[in-house]
Amino acid sequence: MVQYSQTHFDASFAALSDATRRGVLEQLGRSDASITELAEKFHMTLTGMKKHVNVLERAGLVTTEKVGRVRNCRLGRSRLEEEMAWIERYRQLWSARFDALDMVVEELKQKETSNGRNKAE
Amino acid sequence: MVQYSQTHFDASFAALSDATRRGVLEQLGRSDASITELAEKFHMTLTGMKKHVNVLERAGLVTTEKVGRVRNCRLGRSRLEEEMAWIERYRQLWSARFDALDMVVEELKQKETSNGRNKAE
DNA sequence: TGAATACTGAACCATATGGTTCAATATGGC
DNA sequence: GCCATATTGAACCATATGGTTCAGTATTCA
Repeated sequence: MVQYSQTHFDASFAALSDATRRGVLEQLGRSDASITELAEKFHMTLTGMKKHVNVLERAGLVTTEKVGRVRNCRLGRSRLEEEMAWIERYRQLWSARFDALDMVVEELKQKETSNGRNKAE
Repeated sequence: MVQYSQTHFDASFAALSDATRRGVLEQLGRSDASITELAEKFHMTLTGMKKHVNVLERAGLVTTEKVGRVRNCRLGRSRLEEEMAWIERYRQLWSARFDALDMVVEELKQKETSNGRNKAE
């Protein structure tokens, strides 16, 4: 079984599973921001936003740098390549699975109509 | 701000954030399975596996059907299209953001200094 | 120096998650 | 009918999550 880096996937998908954090990523896609700015934009305390940023940072989706008293947040190094690849692979499995089902259904239909007595499973 | 269906994203990304559940999806991509079969494959109690299947089902990634005393699990209708689209959009933001900054220049400079003669690429 | 700003850490809270055990229920086969 | 199989629900447990408040600490600026 292909293993990838399971804990890495855990972290990045979990990071994406929260609407606020997805919002933060979109925001940082437009411009870098401080904790204060993000907290205001998402109507949350500084401490609350800091936790979200920590989660995003641990997932590699955001990097931060403290400049003076301000922590500047920006998009991180992760471009979600592996996550995309995983989903793409899942989609291929999905397609294969349902193509196979379609074929089976089709075959059963043909057998049914062309051969009344054969009960083989 | 584009909204998509936030709670839908929450559910599907959260579903993908667990290694066991990703494994179940891969397994179901190969063949349908009962709760018992999945529980054995992933060394877990029936009840535990049932919970995972519930999570996947709520996220639309798996559908199940009770046939006699066996619950058959198969891949569901969701092909993660919207999730792929969200990630793709994020990747575009990411690219735009870093094209705008001189991070690329930064990288080139580092390459140049660490690799004296090669100036191209 | 001293006040305002920006963040951070600790502690707390309610709820969710990932797992278990145990007891019940429903079904299949003899 | 009886027994084994397959699932399910309730209850429990430990830990994680998403948020808060409050009390610091570090930095900026007048």
